[in-house]
Amino acid sequence: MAVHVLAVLAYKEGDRVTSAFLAGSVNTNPVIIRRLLLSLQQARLVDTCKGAGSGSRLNRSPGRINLAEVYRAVEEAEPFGTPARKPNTACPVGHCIRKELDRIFASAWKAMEQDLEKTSLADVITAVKASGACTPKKVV
Amino acid sequence: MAVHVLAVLAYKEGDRVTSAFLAGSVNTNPVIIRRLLLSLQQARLVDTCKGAGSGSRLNRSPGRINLAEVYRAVEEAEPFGTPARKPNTACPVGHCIRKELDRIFASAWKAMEQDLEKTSLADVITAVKASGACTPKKVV
DNA sequence: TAATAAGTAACCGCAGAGATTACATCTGTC
DNA sequence: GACAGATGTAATCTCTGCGGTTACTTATTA
Repeated sequence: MAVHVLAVLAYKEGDRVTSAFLAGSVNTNPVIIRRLLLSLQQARLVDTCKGAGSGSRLNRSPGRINLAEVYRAVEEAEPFGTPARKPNTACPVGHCIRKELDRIFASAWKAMEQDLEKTSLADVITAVKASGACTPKKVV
Repeated sequence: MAVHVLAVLAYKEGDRVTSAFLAGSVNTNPVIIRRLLLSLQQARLVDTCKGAGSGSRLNRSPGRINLAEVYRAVEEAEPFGTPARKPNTACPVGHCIRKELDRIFASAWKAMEQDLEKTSLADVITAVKASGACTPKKVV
């Protein structure tokens, strides 16, 4: 959803876009978009203004925003769930495995992050525009 | 949790272990463990028998089981959530972005998988045993 | 035959994410 | 200054998934 929103902002090339408009593209509620934009603002990816006739726009050029940044801005948790209950510390495996799993998962997450870094928002836009030939319908 | 269970099985080196015992180490309910074991059975990672005095054991040596297999056995879904609502197809971005995101996420997931493949269950056991020196308490 | 342990169904509770409504706050324009 | 347009934000609802629990069935071994 975050990538979708940023892609629309990139598509509009610096014009300010309202949360209502973005919600229309993602097909959701403006409030959901605003909550998402708050995260993106904290990550300095977008610039949002209140007031009549304003809205949000990208804070950097699409070529200088990669998807790893977007992921970090939106998903604070790692994709691996940490169980609520602590393992049984009386068991030698249970006592030590969490630390080891943390190491392994951090490494796996880093590998994924490095892959996401290879793709910029500009790449996404380029691909969307290229495959966009299939639908000449233009509403924006 | 799956790695934890498999680690205990590897720790017991071929002995059959009951779901009740595994539940004790993970600190959860035997039924949860059994449900997990069903997935691991389908992936041919463990071998489970019913009846008195039986239980589960590894189907392969720990050195020949890598964590990517474990992840695939347990998590059928990718770590990237797919929104329930379809994007607005009237928007040029909304219409084409899903296909593009699928490509990107598949690549990122593959990068993570390749990293997980580097670690075998034997590696986990070795690390656990090494750091296990901190707690001489032995209940198993 | 009895004890043991997995298979499995049914249900509860909790947490997270999106959806919705309502209201406060800020800002540009008239 | 008033008003309209837009964000910020809280409260609540629903839905889904996961773990937890109980209870019962089935299979195997002693």
